[in-house]
Amino acid sequence: MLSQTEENYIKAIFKINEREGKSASTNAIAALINTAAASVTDMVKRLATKDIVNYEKSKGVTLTTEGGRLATLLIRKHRIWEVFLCEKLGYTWDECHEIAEELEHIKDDELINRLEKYLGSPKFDPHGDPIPDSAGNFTLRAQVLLNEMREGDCGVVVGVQEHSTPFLQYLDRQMLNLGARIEVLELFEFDESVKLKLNGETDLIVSSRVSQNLFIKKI
Amino acid sequence: MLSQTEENYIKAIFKINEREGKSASTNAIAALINTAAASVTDMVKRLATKDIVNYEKSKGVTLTTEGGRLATLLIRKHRIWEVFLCEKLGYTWDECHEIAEELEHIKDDELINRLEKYLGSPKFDPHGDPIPDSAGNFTLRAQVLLNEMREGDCGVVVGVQEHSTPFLQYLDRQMLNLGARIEVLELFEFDESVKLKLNGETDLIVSSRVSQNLFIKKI
DNA sequence: GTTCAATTTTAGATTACCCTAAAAGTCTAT
DNA sequence: ATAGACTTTTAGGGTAATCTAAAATTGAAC
Repeated sequence: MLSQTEENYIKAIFKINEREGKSASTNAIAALINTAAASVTDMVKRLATKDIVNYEKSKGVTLTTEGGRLATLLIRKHRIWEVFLCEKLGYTWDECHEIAEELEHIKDDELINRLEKYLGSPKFDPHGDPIPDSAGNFTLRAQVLLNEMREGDCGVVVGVQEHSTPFLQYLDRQMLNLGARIEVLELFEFDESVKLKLNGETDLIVSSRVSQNLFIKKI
Repeated sequence: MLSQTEENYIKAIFKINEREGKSASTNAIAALINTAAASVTDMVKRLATKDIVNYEKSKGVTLTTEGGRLATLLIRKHRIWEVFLCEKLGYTWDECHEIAEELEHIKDDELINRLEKYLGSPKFDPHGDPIPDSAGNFTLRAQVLLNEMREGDCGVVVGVQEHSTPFLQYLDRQMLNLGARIEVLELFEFDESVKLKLNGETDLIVSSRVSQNLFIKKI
């Protein structure tokens, strides 16, 4: 059985592999989970003996098939718990992540399957991120970043790329929640800010920081 | 912050203190959590430096005020999670304990308070054990063991003293669930078995093992 | 009150995880 | 192609938790 620490390494390696599209460097892992590079080397060797990662000295780390399966299961657990916390216990999308970080380590596959069913088998978490099914398949969705849209385009907010608390709270304040309908009124090239019509009512200008991190499903 | 291991020791010491009505011996703790006595000595010393237990060499262990508070909070968490597992996810009363053993270690007092409210502030867990409120107060209830009742007495099943899976499954099979109404028809002294009328319908004879472990609220 | 059995503690080791400092390896720029 | 910068690994150690085996203590019986 895996320790919570091992599971956190697996998640970190998965995240880096996905984000960078290549093997995870020792330093990248160390930075992500806030440990010394030497500790990462230790752990990665251990995970390699368990056939969870592929590792060659100084060549970076990738997940094996089994490692990928474990990472996907952890993401599944995390996101399902997030849905529970927000929908049933009234946590906000900026609060749920931290508690889910703990809950995702509960060892019981049956539990997460029952919880999923109890929640109505949601396909996306409170941030709009897809929840893998028990076989590890993600529901894909046609989506673009706001800054890829043109004037006149319409869409619905379906997700966020950045998950920081300040960003999420900013979106709450502007009523840019998941499900909000938007129309791109004007693109300002000089600072890449965007003027929107929100839910057919409010006009709103958002910065490039926002438009680079908001996923929209065009309609 | 306490480790899961430390929390498990606290719970064990609390349980023994309650059950025996006196300080917990090294051996008793070791037996309960399945470790070597030497490990217990080590851990108890550590907990003593944190002012969680009172410890003098070879004199047994008791919880300090703070230790008692922590133990009660753990019991609260455990029992609230049990209610969640049984009522919302359909686990049975013999299955829920093990998963709750893990969930009780999630560190977030707000979480357990929200979960309690979500569940309708239950006062008893699926085994009929009282759930302490956030201040640590248990709801008391007038109850007797079945073997303390006399012929002709009536009551309702409100709890179990033994929590083993075989016992709970036996009770399920006999329909002796929490809330079942019983009347004591006959007491057989020779083997201390008891003949009951169950829910005003079925006649049933149960062994002394059962009558010593079933809590009844007389009516 | 001494002896013997049971309990408890100490001693010494192991494993998982973490660290710092130094050595080794890799990459880039000239 | 080599110097210098950066990355990674090794070496050596620390802490929390565990164990077994041996020593010390406690307490019960005679």
